[in-house]
Amino acid sequence: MTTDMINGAIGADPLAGKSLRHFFERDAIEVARDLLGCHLMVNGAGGRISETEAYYPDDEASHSFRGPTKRNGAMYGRPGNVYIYRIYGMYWCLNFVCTPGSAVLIRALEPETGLPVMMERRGTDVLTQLCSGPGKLCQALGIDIAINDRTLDQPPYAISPSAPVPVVSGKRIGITKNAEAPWRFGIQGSRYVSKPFR
DNA sequence: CTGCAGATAGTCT
DNA sequence: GACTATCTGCAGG
Repeated sequence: MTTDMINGAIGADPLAGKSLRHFFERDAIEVARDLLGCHLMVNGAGGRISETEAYYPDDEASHSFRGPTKRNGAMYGRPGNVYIYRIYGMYWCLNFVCTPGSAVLIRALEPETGLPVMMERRGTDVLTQLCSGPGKLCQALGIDIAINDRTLDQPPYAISPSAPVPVVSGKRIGITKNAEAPWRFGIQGSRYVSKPFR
């Protein structure tokens, strides 16, 4: 929706447990912005994160709004934990935990590594359609509930830093409660997003 | 580009 | 029993 500034870097050694925690134990909006440009790998496939959304415990759109349940347990794990859930009966969504009950939904990335396997899983060779949405991204990376509630600095996951990128923001997608909050973030000008920012 | 219908099943009320 | 942090295919501009 708006202009915005430049995000920060993840740090020199994001894979060390201490700095991973440092990076994620912050406000979900800050983390959502700073994740843009970072490289995510899952079992040898991945790329550059291009779109994220922030969710909070007191946010009606968040799975944590009514407190811990069987499904959302991973949202209360350590900062840097992974929370995966099924949506609409057929897709998976990937989140990174920040402070307890708050998380960042990983909505899109620019494919870089493991293109053949991602194309195979997605049934297309169009790069901009491989990971341009939370469900597509999980399908391309082979993500399902079997790798829920894990830390990002251990296999099958790996995350690495980026140089700062220009950030745009807008309203979150697909929600009805608290829908006006501008907590969706993307790399300005990226073609690898689920919907244009405007 | 935008909008809509339908698929599909786990979670929560 | 209702709802859902989605995707695809198709219609129309």
